[in-house]
Amino acid sequence: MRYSKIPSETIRRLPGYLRALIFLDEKSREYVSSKVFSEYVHVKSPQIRKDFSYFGAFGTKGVGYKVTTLIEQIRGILKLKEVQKAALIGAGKLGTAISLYDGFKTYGFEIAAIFDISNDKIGTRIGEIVVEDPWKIATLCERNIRVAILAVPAESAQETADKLVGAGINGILNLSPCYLAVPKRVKVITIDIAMELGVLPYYS
Amino acid sequence: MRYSKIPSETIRRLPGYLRALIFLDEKSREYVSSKVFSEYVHVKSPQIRKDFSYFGAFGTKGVGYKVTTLIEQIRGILKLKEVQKAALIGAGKLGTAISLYDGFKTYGFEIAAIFDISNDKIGTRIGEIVVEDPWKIATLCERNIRVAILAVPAESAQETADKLVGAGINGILNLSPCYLAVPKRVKVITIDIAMELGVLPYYS
DNA sequence: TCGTGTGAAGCACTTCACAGCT
DNA sequence: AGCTGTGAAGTGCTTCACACGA
Repeated sequence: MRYSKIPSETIRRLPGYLRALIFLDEKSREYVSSKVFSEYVHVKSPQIRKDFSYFGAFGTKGVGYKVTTLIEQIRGILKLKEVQKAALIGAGKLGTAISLYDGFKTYGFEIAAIFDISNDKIGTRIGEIVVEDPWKIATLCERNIRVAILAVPAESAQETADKLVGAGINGILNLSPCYLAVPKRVKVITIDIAMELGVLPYYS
Repeated sequence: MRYSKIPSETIRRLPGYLRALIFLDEKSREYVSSKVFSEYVHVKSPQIRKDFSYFGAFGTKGVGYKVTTLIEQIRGILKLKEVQKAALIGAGKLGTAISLYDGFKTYGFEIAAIFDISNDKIGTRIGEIVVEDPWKIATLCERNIRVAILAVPAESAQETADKLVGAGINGILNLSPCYLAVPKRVKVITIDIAMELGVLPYYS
């Protein structure tokens, strides 16, 4: 039972598991059983055991799983062990809100660069970071930044994505309401808040 | 082949379909085939035909599907035909960014109320809307608001969710990095931007 | 000829149930 | 006694392939 065959659905659940585990760790909880953990992540216990079994057995029968070990395992699989630098493109309302949000630390991310086309913003600071001109996106690779958060208007999203791809980025979190065309080596995750809202009335 | 058995995966894809269809409609495109549509939504064409077949056949063989008919159908299924009023809780950076975002119109949502605990904000306007004191959340039901967007700090998310449930809300879009405990009748969708970012390095 | 609509086949994830360890 | 780890069974979504209509 080895790494390569972890189902993609399992991978999707891992960040949620990690968040809950860090929460438990902060509460100084040492062990957690699949049953108890189930309450925290809203996933059934056999599913949790199955998920954990994909990356090798290390639970203690009769006791549960060691929280810190789990955290290490999941960080390892998601490649979150070292701090990952991320770039933010777009320092509008949404971009600013995101850059000031400290939840990224949980997953080992650090916003290391911010870009915006507006001359008013270039050179100013948001938190600790100086806003740069978008032509400098090309320097991301040499600065060791491989992940970008795209918070620009839909009209310029594709164009900006192209720049990011050219700069050697390999992951984009797209917050614009549109699909992006990118080469296969680049992973895109799109979050459109309005769109997510769209399924709510169905379930009412 | 009737409504109740539409797979939940299909439902999840509908808002994305709707967004693309509205885009096509704005470009005055009258018909679209599953193959062409596939390019727009990044879903394979047999899947698209299958999805559409769940809500009854109405494509034209050799031609494709009529864009406006599809829009009507999907709006009908997702219960988005009438304008849905939504409340926004939390007028911080993120809340403000959301309230000024006009993408909600696409899905027939209208932010109709904003709440915040801060005395500095209560009574001020964000766009057209006056920020209200959170104790007024209880009036949401009588104001015909059934959906809420929760943009408050994680610490107060559960507490606020409880208030919303008490006010008769039946859908919550939770932007805080935590799970919410709610009765089964209430549908919660959680979006944690940092968490979504967490899977990107895995695919690099 | 082109594209829909759909039963049937295929596939992947989930759930079960229980042996085995502590 | 309690909980893990896992083959096997179950489930539901996706893909196929082709008849049929325009």
